[in-house]
Order: sequence, then C-alpha cells, then structure tokens
Amino acid sequence: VAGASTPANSSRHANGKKVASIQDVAAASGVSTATVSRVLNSPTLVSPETAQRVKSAIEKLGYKPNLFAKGLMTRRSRVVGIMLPDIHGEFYSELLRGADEEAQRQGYQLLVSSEARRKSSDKHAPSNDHELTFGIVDGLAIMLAEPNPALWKQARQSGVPITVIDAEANEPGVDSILIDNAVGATEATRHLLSSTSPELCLFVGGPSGNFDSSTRAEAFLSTLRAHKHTPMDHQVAHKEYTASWGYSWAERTHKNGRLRHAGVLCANDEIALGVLQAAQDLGLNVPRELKVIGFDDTRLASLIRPKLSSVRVPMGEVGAAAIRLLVQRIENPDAKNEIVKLSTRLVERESSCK
Amino acid sequence: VAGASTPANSSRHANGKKVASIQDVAAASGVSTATVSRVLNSPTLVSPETAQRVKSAIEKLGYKPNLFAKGLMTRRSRVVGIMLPDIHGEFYSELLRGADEEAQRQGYQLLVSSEARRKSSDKHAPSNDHELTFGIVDGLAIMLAEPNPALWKQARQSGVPITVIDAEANEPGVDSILIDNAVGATEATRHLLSSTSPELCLFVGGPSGNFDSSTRAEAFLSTLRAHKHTPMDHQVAHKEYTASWGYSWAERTHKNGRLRHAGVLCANDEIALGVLQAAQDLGLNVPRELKVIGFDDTRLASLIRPKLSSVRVPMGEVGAAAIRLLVQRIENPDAKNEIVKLSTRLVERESSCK
DNA sequence: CTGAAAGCGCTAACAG
DNA sequence: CTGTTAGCGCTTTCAG
Repeated sequence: VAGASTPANSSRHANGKKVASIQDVAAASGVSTATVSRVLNSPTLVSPETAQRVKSAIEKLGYKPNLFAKGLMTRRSRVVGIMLPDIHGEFYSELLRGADEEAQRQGYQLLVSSEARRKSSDKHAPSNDHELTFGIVDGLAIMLAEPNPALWKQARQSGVPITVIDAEANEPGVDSILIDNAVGATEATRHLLSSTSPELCLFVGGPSGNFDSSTRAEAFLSTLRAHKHTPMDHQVAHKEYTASWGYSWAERTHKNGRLRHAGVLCANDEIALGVLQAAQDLGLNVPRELKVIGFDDTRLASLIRPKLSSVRVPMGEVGAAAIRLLVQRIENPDAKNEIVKLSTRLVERESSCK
Repeated sequence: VAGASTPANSSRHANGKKVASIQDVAAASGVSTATVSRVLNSPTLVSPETAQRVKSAIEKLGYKPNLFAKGLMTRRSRVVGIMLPDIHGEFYSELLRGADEEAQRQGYQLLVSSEARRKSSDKHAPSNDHELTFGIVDGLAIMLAEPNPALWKQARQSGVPITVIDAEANEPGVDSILIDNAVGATEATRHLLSSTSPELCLFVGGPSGNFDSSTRAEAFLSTLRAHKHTPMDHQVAHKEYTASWGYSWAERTHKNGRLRHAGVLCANDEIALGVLQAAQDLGLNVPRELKVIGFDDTRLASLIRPKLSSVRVPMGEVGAAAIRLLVQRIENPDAKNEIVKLSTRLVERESSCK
C-alpha cells in the first residue's frame, strides 16, 4: 500500500464529476480505510501523526464522505423533518426559523414539508409523498393544528421518532409541544373586562376545528363565566384566520348594534387587523369606543396604528423546542415522554388601553 | 426459496424497531431481490402476476425501501436544498412556499438552510455546517442577496448542481433566477414623476451592499436622469430594510424641509410603512402631501391604511423557478445555462394616487 | 421475464 | 494505535 498521490479508486457523482472516496484517502495517506474513518469519527483513537497525514490527504483530495454509505451503516442522516400545515405567513415562518436555529445548534439539517402540498393534489389518493420525507429523516416534528388521523397514522408507521406540535399525543415515545393558550386568552379577557362589561365582550375565532382557536375561545368563555356572566351565542364566532373575516364580522356586528363599546378578542392578529380597519371605516375610535386584542403578537401588531394589543405566542421557541425534544429522543429513544408547554402572555398596546 | 411469510432477514432501525428489507419481501413472495427492485423501479420488466405477489408482500410487511442503500447505488436522494439569507419574513417565506410547491410538483423534498445560521456562530471559523447540506442533496438553490464569495466557493466545491437566486453566475452549468428590479422601479419612479417634480423624488434604500436595493436605486436614478434631472446626493439614502429606518429617515428629511410634497420610493414595504407612520405622526397627509411607494408588494401593503402602492415582486415564482431549473439540471446536467428573469410591476394603491 | 452475483462507500467488530 | 474483514440494503449488469 504505497502513498500514491493520485486518486486511484475515485468514483463519480451522478452528474459525472469524479469524487474521492475513503479508499482514495486511505491510499494517498498510506493507511487503511478504517483509519481514515477513525480520523473523521473517533479522532481520539488515532495517533496525531497519522491523523495529520490523513487530514492533509483529505484536504488535498477534497474528500467528502458519502453520506449515503455512511447512513447505510449508522442509520442516521442528521436530518430532521418538520411538517407544517403551511409554510407561509408570519406564524409558521417564525416557527420555522426557531426550528432551523435549533437544528443548527444540534448539528442537524432541516427538511421542510408543508401539508399544503398534499392538499393541492388529490385529497383522496393516499399519496405517498411523505414516505420520502420519512425515509431519510432521523425524526419528524409534526404540527397538527387540527385533527388529521390519516397523516398521523402515516407518520407513526414511518417508525421514526416523532414530536407533535400543538396536539397532545398520548402514545409512548412521542413528545409534545403545547401552547398554553388559556393563560394568555384569560389574561386578555380579564384585561377587556377591566373596562368592559362581560356581555359586551366578544370573541372572533378562526376555523372552528382549529385547536388553538377553540382553546382560546374556551378560555374566553370560562373567564366570562368566572365573572358571573353566562355567555350568549353571539359572543363567539368562528370562521377563518383572515383580515377580511375580521372586517366582515365587525361590519355585521356593528349593524346589529353590538360593536360600539365592545371589547373584542380575536384569535389572531390578522382578524384583529380586519376589525380595526372596519372600526376605522365605521367611524369608531379605537380604543375609546372599541377595544381590540389580537393573538400571536406577530410583527404586524406593533407595526400597525393604533398599535395592536396582542397575546404573545412564542412561535420561535415552539419550533426550537420541537427540534430540541426530537433530537433528544433520537439520541435517547427510551427516555420518558416529555411535554413542553409554552406560555402565552398579553402584550398591552394602544388598541385596548382604557 | 420458499414463500416464508414471516420476516427472516428483517433488520432494525436506529431506535431498535425492526423493519422489513427487500430480502424479506423477496423471501415472502418467493422471488429474488432483483425482482422486488424491478417491481418498484421498472414495473414494465416484470410479469403482472409476479408483480402482484410482490406488491402484496410489500403491503403486508409494510416494506419501505431504505433510502440510504438506494442512494448509495443511484447517487440520488430526491432531496434538493435551498439556502436563503434568512427564513423569516414575508419575503423569504413566500419564496420558500413557492419552492416547496414546485419541489412537491417535481417529486422532490426540500432541505432548508438559512445562512443566518452561520452568522450566529463564529463568523471566522470556516464552519463546515453546509457540508452536510451539500452531501445529501441532489442540487442546491442558493440565494445571494449580497456578495458572499466564501459561501459561493463552498457551494461550488460541493459538486452538486446549483441554481443561483438574485445574482448572475457566470459559470458553466449554473443557472440563475433574476428579479428584474429595473422594470418595476422605473415604472414606480415614472408614476411618482407624473405628479411630482424630479427634484422632489426620493429613494429610501435597504443595506447598501444588497443587490436588489442597489439595482432599484440605480433604476430610480436613471429614470430621473431620463427626465432631464441630475439627481442630488440627498435623493438616495441607504441603510436597512426596516420600518424604523423608514421612520427615522422620514423624520430627518422632514426636518430638512424635504418631505412635504415629495414622492418617495422605498426599497421594501417595511421601509415604506415606517415612512407612512412618520408622515402620520408629522401630520402629513398621504397621498395629498406625500406620495409613497413600497417594494415587494407583501401582504402588508394591502393590509395597511392608506393602502400602499408597491412594486410587486413574484417571490413565490422566484422560489418555484429556482427549483424548476435545478431539477432540470439535475436530470440533464449538460443542458445549456438558463437564466430566468422575472419581471416586477407597480401595483397602484392609495398611497401614491394623485 | 427472472435470478445470481457484484459491488456502491462506509463503519464496526475483532484481532493484532 | 492500526489493519482485516464483513456486511449495511439496494440496484444493476449478465446470463439464462
């Protein structure tokens, strides 16, 4: 085994470019492939001199380990997947950023997959899009904003460690990240109640099946009850997470004579923005004649005027926690289940002050 | 080779769970592994009866091909990487969505990596974070919003096909997606000029090194010159892509007596929002006493009041085009270079009308 | 149309 | 500390 200095065994990429393999490095540095492998993976096991020789060969040849071959042995890719209902929007975007940062911190790459993908295609076809996702990742963080048994089943079947965001998984070996919507929603409702009587407090929700939206509505109602008020049907409405829904809701409510002097809690900031705009168009002064509180505390909230009070949801931390738990489980599959509950809190701004 | 119906050769996941291998399927259906492989990859080469038998075995065993082994042979992962300066924000978020949708359409998964990752860690350490990214992906779309030779070099060395977003790569085999900032910026400037004299037109830019921001500024200046005006220094300012920069710029400009009756083109919508808010606080009516145009046409633009005129940049399409070109090149490495230039256009709203 | 056999590039015992 | 050896699970000639 001579210290040949030119790639002998070199292989090639799919596109035809040749790449050095571990064999080439071994040959070039006059050691066995095992030693090269050790230099890379267990440096303590190899003598400094040999290590140095191997390293220069690696450098010279521009050697990059073939991750497929590596993964075939180690059954690890150092890639984690994250599956979200959608990728776009302030909300998911911040979550994704948090996840990406944490993945980076842990030395993992992030494979992103939005569920929106599959919606666009045939809903009924049992698409196997995700098998690919599942196949290569070491673990999967999956956000279930509403019930989705099909997706859940598919994820479980994949066999990789899973972390669930936003829903509680009662299965062994599955960790959960929960958002404590109740705390913030209660705080917000109490804040409204400090200047508005219970019967004038209103909740404008998102999709009725959405976990977050319904938990927020529930907390709103409980708080009203705690204030000796039995909520009436019209005090809670559900539809979607958009400004135009907020706008139309406000118009209609105003027509019914119920908007002036109301205190409105919205299930997200966009809805709140719609309400705010309707108020402006209807000539209602916020906060004097109408108090509005949003949810999520997206950048929007502090950017618009009047500045929107909003319940802060730490989306970045949610994403980070999901990845953190996931990596923990990947590296220690038998650890006991963990549930991280991230709190929310009201950020008071102009739109709700007395 | 009997049709054993229980996994004989079954292997296990990293977490200890056992999984069926192609061998198990072969045994269970009484064929060779080669045939199983053919059923999956070249169905035409195998008789319908055999295929059926194999398929049921696959189904029964819940067999999923091991993508590492597969990749080791095929040198393909069907994963493409996308590397962005940041993940968060309306802008990148929309780009990412477009990329994800296109990847889905093409049957690829999307591995996301923000450059922000590395900034957080030591800037000087020649981090090898990205080797991982590069190692497993079949190709890489990389956005270069400003010069970054180090990253570029690393990407090129990886050997995988590359598509560049926002910068023109003059290297063989590298495709580019360009945003035609000039068209929209010119259109916007002309629009301002229709109601404002050239010396009252102002440009508020983002970071001075940013490609987009400087191209927009350049087009702004050219248009002024085309209108027989020699721009003065104060007519263009650069700093950052934030509302607070827009706000402070507007305050200062007002103090200098140059804001009233001005026509302002901003390098993005957030800056424009800052200008709008300053105008409001300074008691300037928009659009009567001040015209403002943003850039990017993010959701923000149509959400705020007055509604912001803005130059629409089709970020979703940028992301989609990047992935489309990339996949094309992966599947046909020797095709000639392609440059896709996506156009921009002014969307007139309230903030700039006469 | 199907099987046998040869690896892809790497890691991980097991010896020395 | 280092080399030898035996695969990981799959695809792909090459023969039938």
